Amino acid sequence: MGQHTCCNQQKVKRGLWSPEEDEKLIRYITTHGYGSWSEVPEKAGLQRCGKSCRLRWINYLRPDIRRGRFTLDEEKLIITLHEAVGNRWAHIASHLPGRTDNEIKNYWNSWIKKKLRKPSPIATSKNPSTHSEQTSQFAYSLSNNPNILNQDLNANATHQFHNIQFTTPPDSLFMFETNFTKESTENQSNLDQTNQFFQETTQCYSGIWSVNQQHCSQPIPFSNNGENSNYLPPLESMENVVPLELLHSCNISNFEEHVTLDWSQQNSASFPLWDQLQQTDDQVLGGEEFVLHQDLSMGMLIPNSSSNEHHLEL
DNA sequence: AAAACCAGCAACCGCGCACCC
DNA sequence: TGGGTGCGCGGTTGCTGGTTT
Repeated sequence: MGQHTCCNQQKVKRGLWSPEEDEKLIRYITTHGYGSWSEVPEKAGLQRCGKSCRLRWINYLRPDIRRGRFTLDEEKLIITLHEAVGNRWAHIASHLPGRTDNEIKNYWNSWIKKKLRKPSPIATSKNPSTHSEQTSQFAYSLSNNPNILNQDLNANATHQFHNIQFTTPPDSLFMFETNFTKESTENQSNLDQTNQFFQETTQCYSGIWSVNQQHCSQPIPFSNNGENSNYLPPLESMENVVPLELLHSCNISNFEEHVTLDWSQQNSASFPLWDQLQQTDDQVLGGEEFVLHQDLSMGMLIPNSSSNEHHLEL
């Protein structure tokens, strides 16, 4: 493989980057971009391998890097995401704008791991129905929705951040196991601590969207329309409105790039995910019967209406 | 004051995947 | 189809600065 040889070249320098090297790399990238990392060192006048340049840029020199201590919210999010997806640092980083996978990985290894290892003084007795009950409820939802197992890890992971609360019908509400990934079952104290973190601070519970009987994959045209795929479509493009009474039977899928809601054999809608979205709150997508809006600061996609409490937190 | 120890983090390594020819 | 190449990712290493003995 190419990269395996690129760093073996004799001239290649290794170790810490000097300010001069940083400056060269910044100057080159900002003026030329980085079409091919393997060409960057030579063109930038650096005696580094392309891989090293890439790493330096991505993890340290990038202008949108957010440095400094992790906030409590970031920490909670990391814990939550790690609970769901394990050591997929790049995936976790994608939910924390300005943070790199390397930074998060280091932070995890040095801080959070220790934190979670400590026994929790508050523990989980606060909510007696937590673990075993949720496990069985998750098992129940799983038994009713074998497709869950066919979704990729990412989808499963994202499922775990959904708090779906339906006022009606009650049987569409599924609580879920937050800790079904292999990595997360290391020990009970991890689990307790994580649950405690999650529940006390974010008031969020992970969840599985209620099961759909039929899956339909015809997206409404506004989905993912090109360059600004991370941005929500304009309101007027939302031609179809999900009837409230059908919402509970929606199927949600494809979380990698966008959320797809299917609510009948003919209709579905796709909503781009909110990674890197920071400028809009409450962008309305829906119409008369219910409203979808996206609370970006909270990372939630929320079907809502004035007359009910339906919502989905992502 | 100096040696030993430790924690944090930047950087490297190796693997896997996608793409191209 | 298979080999070569480039890139991204997760795991690991090792340097550095702070703390303890």
